Amino acid sequence: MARSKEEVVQEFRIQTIRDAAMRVIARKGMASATMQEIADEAGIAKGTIYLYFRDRDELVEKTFESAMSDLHDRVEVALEKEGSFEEKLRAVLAAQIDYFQANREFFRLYISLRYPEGSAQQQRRQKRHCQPQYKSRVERIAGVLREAMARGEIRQLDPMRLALFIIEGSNAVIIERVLDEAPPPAEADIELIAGMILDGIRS
Amino acid sequence: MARSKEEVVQEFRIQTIRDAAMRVIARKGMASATMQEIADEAGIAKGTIYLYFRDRDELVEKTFESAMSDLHDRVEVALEKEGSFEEKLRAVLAAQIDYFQANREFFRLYISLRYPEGSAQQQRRQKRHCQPQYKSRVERIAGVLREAMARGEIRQLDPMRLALFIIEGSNAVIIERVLDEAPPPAEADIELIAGMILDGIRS
DNA sequence: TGATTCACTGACCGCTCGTTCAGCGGTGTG
DNA sequence: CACACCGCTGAACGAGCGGTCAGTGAATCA
Repeated sequence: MARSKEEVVQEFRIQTIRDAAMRVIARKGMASATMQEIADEAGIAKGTIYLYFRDRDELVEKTFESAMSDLHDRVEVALEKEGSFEEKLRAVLAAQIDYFQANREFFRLYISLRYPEGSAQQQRRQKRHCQPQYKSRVERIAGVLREAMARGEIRQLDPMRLALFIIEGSNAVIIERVLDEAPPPAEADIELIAGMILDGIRS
Repeated sequence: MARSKEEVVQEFRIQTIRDAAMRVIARKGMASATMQEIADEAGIAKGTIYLYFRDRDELVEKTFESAMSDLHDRVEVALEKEGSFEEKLRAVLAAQIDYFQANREFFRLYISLRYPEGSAQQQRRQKRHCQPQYKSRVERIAGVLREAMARGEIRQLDPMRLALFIIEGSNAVIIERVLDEAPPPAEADIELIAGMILDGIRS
């Protein structure tokens, strides 16, 4: 039990630091989030971070993982529901809008994940850890599209490219939504995006 | 004539430095492109850059402007052609694919433009200069969409959000194309994207 | 041919930021 | 109460950056 208690305390510290890192990265962007500011945000000394994370890279990496799995879980719940492709699509859009709305700053971290910056070494590291996450996300959606094609719900088109188009197009609208001071009701945007994806814009 | 010759030489130097900056930014990303590396790439000393550009910010800004106006001109030509929305759409897609293919590294610079990183001060400066460019791009497309709606070619939908969806969705596919070692024929991707935008994916 | 100019150079400076580590204070123990 | 322990601290360090400027040498002038 004593052992377990230490572990709990340790886990708590790690979580505190990760949360602080997420807030600072979301506020300042990946490249200009400093260890000092993260430490201040967490209410601890800069050196303490190094007791729980090897270096800055590891902290950033773990922060990404933690943040992404949150979003991933929600989307997964929406995808695993039984129903038509259309229903799944709407559920996924709702989950994403909901998540980005609740974590208004998170989209910045999400963007950093896709387009890493920093030193060449940092970039390599980030690519190795973050791009697979993005790629598996794209492949997950591509898989859903393939199923829908097999069931004849949607046309036969390159699933990977389709998935990319849908993900990035939706993201752009959702990000605009988040930046918008007075966004329209979520249903309106879901309607717009889902309609656009399913039926296009031709009258 | 002597005066003009000096100006030509000066213009040539500026162009050389800008080209070098573009290559380095494309290779390393905005935040980690150093003045030293840009100087090395241009085959001059670091100090020389400061004879032609006030500081790093100005160099980056001018490099963006120069690079973007290239792409902008091509898209504008495609948009000003007479024809239906569908024809314009295909022409714009072709122009973009063509341009990104010819300047394989440019997409990275294009991405940096949308999602600035670096110090807080750098970010403010970059936002001031680059986001308006992106915004005017979105508004230009939104305008074309509005016209097409007025002519009844496409459905009545929020033009700004539609423009965002189309631009980012297309970009994602085009970027994937550029990264692809053996991309399919440009026509195939144009067909995919245009079909997707116009008629959606429902079978 | 000696003097003058000036575009260019690169060692240098000040600064920021990631990383380290000697020391501090609170806590449990004998 | 004294002692050992250890998580935590933040001053200090060094690497790497943008920006500077005294110096250099080739071209031009007188």
